[in-house]
Amino acid sequence: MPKVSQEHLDARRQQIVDAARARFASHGFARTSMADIVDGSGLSNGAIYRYFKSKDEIVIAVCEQGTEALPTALTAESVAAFLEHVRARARDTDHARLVVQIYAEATVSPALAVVVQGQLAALRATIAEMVPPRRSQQADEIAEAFVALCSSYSQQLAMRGDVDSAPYAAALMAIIEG
Amino acid sequence: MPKVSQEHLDARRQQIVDAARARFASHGFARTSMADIVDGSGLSNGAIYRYFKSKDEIVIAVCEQGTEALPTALTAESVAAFLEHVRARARDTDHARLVVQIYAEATVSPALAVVVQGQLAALRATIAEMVPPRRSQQADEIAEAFVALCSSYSQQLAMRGDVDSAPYAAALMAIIEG
DNA sequence: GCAAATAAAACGAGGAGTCACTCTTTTTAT
DNA sequence: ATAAAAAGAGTGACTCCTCGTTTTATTTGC
Repeated sequence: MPKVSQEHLDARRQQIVDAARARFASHGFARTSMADIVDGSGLSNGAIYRYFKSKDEIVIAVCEQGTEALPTALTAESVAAFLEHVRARARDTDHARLVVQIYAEATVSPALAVVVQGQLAALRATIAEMVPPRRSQQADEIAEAFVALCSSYSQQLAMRGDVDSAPYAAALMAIIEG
Repeated sequence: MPKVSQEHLDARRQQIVDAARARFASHGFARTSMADIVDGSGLSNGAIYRYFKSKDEIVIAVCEQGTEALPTALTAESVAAFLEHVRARARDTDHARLVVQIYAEATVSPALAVVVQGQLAALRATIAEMVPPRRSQQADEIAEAFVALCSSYSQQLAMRGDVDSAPYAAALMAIIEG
């Protein structure tokens, strides 16, 4: 095949990332082989290595694309709705399991750790901005605990299947209100 | 060598578990080979398989031995001291990294998931008992969030190196006090 | 026909697990 | 009591396989 549009190239790359993410989420990183990604993507072995230099590069791409959701405001309703969103995503796409896998790999792969740390810092910054003025002095501390507890809810979902979100909603509000 | 005391057998088994834990903590589960455990334990390849049927069995043994610490009371001082203990252990023995590895593996290995779920449930039960009478109605919910946030602090330590424990201490007390 | 892109086979490394064997202690038979 | 036999602990070379990557051949559009 001759030269092809940039959109086409992007689409192909996306196919690979999507296949990899699905497989990482359902089987974990270590138990996903290149052959699995080849099969899942519908492309060939050679094609994959045209778009990614190595398996590790694919992991990083998956991680970079995996933007975490956040509540839109720090109100009880908004937080509760957000937790339900996390719960639904864990149920429907194994997203929680994927996140746990990425975190584990990040503790062992410096390149991935950089990406993950950056994403976590961005999440904390976003939350810190939402902290009500009354507590803006502790905005950073609140954001730290808030984001940590959110990611922990995701982690619990990954390990225990389904977990009621109510205790987490209550705890998050307690953290915000002090 | 002929028949040998039970203590001797236990000691040998412990050698293997210790070597495996150290390596899992520093390099992760997937990046630890049987050869690594052989070298670290000072035993031979064959000897290891006399004590454990497979690598997965070793992981489970490591997990079963890894009891998590807990605060002795739900007071500000006790909780703060506990978090510092977690922090110190992460720094000195890479324990936080080990936990993250185990959690990730548990999402993918049913046998390990059973062990991990049991341990988490025990931790929640212990915390629930400590909840002050004033809030005993919500003891279970509080314990759920409390344990989750503790394990999240550990997770953050694993991924980000060192993290101040103060925000977590404040958040944990906020959860307890509502 | 040519260049780009893909597919498939081949390769080399490394891993988990096995097995035939050794060596030492315990048991047994004389 | 002593020597032969049995049994258990430990060994490490070896096997078989999987995996990530590279190389080679083929196809495809212009």
